[in-house]
Amino acid sequence: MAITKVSEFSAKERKIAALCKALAHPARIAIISFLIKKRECICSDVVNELPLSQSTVSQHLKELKNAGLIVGDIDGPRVCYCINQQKWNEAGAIINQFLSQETTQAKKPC
Amino acid sequence: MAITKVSEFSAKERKIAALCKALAHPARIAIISFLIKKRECICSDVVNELPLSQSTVSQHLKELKNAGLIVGDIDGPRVCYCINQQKWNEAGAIINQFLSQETTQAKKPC
DNA sequence: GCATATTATCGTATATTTGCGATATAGAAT
DNA sequence: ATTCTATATCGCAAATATACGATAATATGC
Repeated sequence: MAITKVSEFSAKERKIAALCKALAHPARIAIISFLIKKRECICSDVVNELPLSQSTVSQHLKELKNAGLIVGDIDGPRVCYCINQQKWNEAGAIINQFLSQETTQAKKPC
Repeated sequence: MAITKVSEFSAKERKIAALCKALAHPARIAIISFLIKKRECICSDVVNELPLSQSTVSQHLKELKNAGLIVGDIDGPRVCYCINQQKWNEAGAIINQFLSQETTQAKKPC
């Protein structure tokens, strides 16, 4: 596909899509759920929780971090991860605003 | 990566991820918005609305259809697309339930 | 029948994602 | 200083996604 056409869309559309993309893998859903439940934990806790290798988990954490949804605080040799509450709430608001638009049924059931 | 490990996760996690994946491209966000606004329209209307070729739009429509979010009703040579209200509402409920989980801040800012 | 209009699918190229092992990096403990 | 632990990054392979043009399929109109 030579080039991606993502830039042709509006900032809002791109924002919503980017947030959804960050949540578009079950491992990342599991990580978020785990972090919410534990409130905070180190990378190795996540590795133990998931059926994935350490390097793969690290990549998923990186994606969530890039999306702003989590933060990693360096604590000695460990990294303590937790939800970025503000960004998490913002993301929820943005996605939910999109999801909760009124959909009026077309006359014909279509 | 030989095989994908998606099956190792829970049904719920996979469901949320799959719905987010369907919404993980700006073109599909734009299509959904357009369908909500127009209530119903044929494929070529969507093609005219987006900066993408007909075949590419058709692929995006197919993905949204596979996710259950839209339906296409054959109407002569045309296909009339519209939001699948029930599935759309369900999807919104599922994603929103996930997004609106309480996140209590860790004591240390982390 | 034949031409036209609309949409889906195929084939292909390229980009991105997923996943892992191996390695690098950095701090802690001895 | 050396060793151990924890994490990130690199390099690679395979899967998936994005995009398009060309073609197929289907219905309409003539």
